[in-house]
Amino acid sequence: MGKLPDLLTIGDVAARSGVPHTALRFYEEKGLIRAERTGGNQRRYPRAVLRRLAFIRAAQRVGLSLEDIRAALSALPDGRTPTKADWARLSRQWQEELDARIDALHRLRGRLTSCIGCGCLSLKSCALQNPDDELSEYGPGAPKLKPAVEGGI
Amino acid sequence: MGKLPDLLTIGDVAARSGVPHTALRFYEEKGLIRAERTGGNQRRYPRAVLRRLAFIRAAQRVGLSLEDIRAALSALPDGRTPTKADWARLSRQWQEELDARIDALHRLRGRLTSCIGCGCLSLKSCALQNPDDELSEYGPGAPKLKPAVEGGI
DNA sequence: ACTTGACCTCTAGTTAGGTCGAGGTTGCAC
DNA sequence: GTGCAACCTCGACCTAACTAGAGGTCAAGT
Repeated sequence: MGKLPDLLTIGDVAARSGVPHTALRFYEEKGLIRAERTGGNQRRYPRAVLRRLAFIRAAQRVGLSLEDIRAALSALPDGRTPTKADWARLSRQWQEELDARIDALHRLRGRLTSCIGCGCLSLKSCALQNPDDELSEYGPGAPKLKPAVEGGI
Repeated sequence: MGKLPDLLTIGDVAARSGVPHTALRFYEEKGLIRAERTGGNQRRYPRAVLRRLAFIRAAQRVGLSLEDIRAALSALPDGRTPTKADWARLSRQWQEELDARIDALHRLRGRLTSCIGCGCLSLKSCALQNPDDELSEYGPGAPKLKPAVEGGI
């Protein structure tokens, strides 16, 4: 375990990033990361991949899909180590994303609060009746959630 | 379309809630909602189910799993219409949940901000190195995410 | 040179959150 | 009393994000 070589094996990357090697291959298949190959077809990763992975995991924690992350990362150079400017650009983007999400949560929280007020017994004014805000596009599962429709609850 | 009957068919519920009938059966299977049956085995829903559904969908938008939601809803009476007190209790719980999530997002956002500062070039101080906070338990997909491990990036 | 662990590909399985369709009943309106 | 839309169950399929294992190859230490 002396000096780090410039190119890491998949095992190295797994150990250092905490991402299972199976997931690393999966991410590669999905276009989130890349690796060179040795003559014997084994993967060799540049060290920059570790930062990429940290980013991917961080983004997942915020609830973004791998596809979203892939799209965002495609802005980063694949070959060279990203410059400060590259990362700054990305970070700015992410902050907007995060801000939007925080905002949406705040709004939902506000609705619940007003729901205590109405007791959810007077249907007319229940805030849950009009749930059309940002996160509605963001349902789990494969098929998109349809927004709640006409007529109220 | 005169007065509403006291018991709704699955089609009624689907139309009024915006939740597809397939999903309604799915939710029933998962224990999120219930229905009486006619002599001929068709579902008949009490009107309270609509509120329950609105709640389920709202919770999903916040990113909670159906299992979490099921657990929370199990606090509500199944037969009778929930009282103001029932809902107030639930709402209070949810607010805490939401607050926690908002908090986690804020922290992540803060990390990114500091990351612009470090330019993500000086690895020593990159905030992404220590991503151990609340949402880490909250990865997508079936298997739990492992937390990032030793050694930094 | 040989051994052995780390690596390769490929297929299949898992969980969550559903949808779709076949094949058969029900229930309401005329 | 008959027509037909709406309902029923059940099993197959879907996407996302992975994991597990079989069967075979590579590379590094002795």
